[in-house]
Amino acid sequence: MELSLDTSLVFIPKTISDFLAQLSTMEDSSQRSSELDAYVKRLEDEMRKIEVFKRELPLCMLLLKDAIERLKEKVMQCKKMEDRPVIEEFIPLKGNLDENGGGVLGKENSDKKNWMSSAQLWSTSLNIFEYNKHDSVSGLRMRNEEDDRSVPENPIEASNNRAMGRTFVPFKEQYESGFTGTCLKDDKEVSQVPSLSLMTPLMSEALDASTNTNIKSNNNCRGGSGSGLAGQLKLQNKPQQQSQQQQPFRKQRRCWSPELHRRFVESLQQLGGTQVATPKQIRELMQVDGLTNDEVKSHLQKYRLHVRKLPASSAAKGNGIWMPLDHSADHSKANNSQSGSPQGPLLPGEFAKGRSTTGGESDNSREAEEDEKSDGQSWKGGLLHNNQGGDV
DNA sequence: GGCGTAATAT
DNA sequence: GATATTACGC
Repeated sequence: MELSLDTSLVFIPKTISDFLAQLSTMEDSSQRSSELDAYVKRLEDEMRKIEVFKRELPLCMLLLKDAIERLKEKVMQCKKMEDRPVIEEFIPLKGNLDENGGGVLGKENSDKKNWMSSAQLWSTSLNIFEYNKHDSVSGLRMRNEEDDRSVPENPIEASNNRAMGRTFVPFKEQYESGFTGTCLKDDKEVSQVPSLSLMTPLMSEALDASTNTNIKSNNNCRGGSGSGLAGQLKLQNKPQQQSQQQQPFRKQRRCWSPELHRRFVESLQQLGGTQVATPKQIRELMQVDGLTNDEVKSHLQKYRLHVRKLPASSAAKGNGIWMPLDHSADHSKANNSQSGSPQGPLLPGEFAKGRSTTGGESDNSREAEEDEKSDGQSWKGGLLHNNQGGDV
């Protein structure tokens, strides 16, 4: 516990802009490179540290990743053309960041709008919208007051449609390392973004996506697949290899993002459980534009199946979409739709409710319910989580 | 038209 | 194999 802390060894946090400014004063290119590497390392360490909280700190994650990404680019540049000034590209960024709160993670309390604006600017290569798109899209667009008066052109939807036109910059591989895309499972690669499913803050801002009807045009879930741009184009309306049978083409698959699933589960609970809630009711409660009864029905079917037999297997796939949702905030939201009794009816209903509907699987249904609560992950994770408060 | 389930596609 | 869409019957 000495304190002979050699300043050279002590890392004094700097904003990226400061760091780069300092970097630019260095003559020695190799030194610049090492400094850059070191800085990147620190950022990466930092990111690992907050990895656990990525859901709570989606913005931090995003900022860090972006920063790392950008710096890595710098490193590359540095190693190649040393004579090239390191800063230029960051100037704008700097400006924005400083204005908004200073430095990279400066004050993250700056409100979303500021963040968004800065993010947009600073994400020259990392398109923030693409980011949102993936996540939210997954989704949809919740119908809230916000949307109604939301931006005239819906960032997401717009991006979905013209995403192709815009620069689609595949995210770096590096990003993938620590994160898991949400829905892209059926597609191979997909440079997905961290799936911070709970981009809630952003969602309310820019969220909005596939909407109406079934324009599955978006669905970026798989959208990013294939090869960025090409992949997206593909999604637009590709009859692809539709079965020769009937319809010209199948609607694009709706991707149930964590957020979407969360709403689904919440609605389900409010309606009294998987066995009593009907697709239509759920859909209405979810208040998600563009979501169809069929989609909900399908998801419900799957959900019921999982709940019914989650025994052990289910636990295994705890991640994916069914990751635990964070109840904390959502309640308020969810509740609005339903009258006043939040959880009262919820859980109880879940378990108490008779298997009215079918009636065939009396036993099963009951067991399923049990399972639901027991597990914390996968489906049920979303399912009963709410009880945490003891409401149940 | 809604629902549940099976078949089918991805 | 998992998940989403479509077909069918009620």
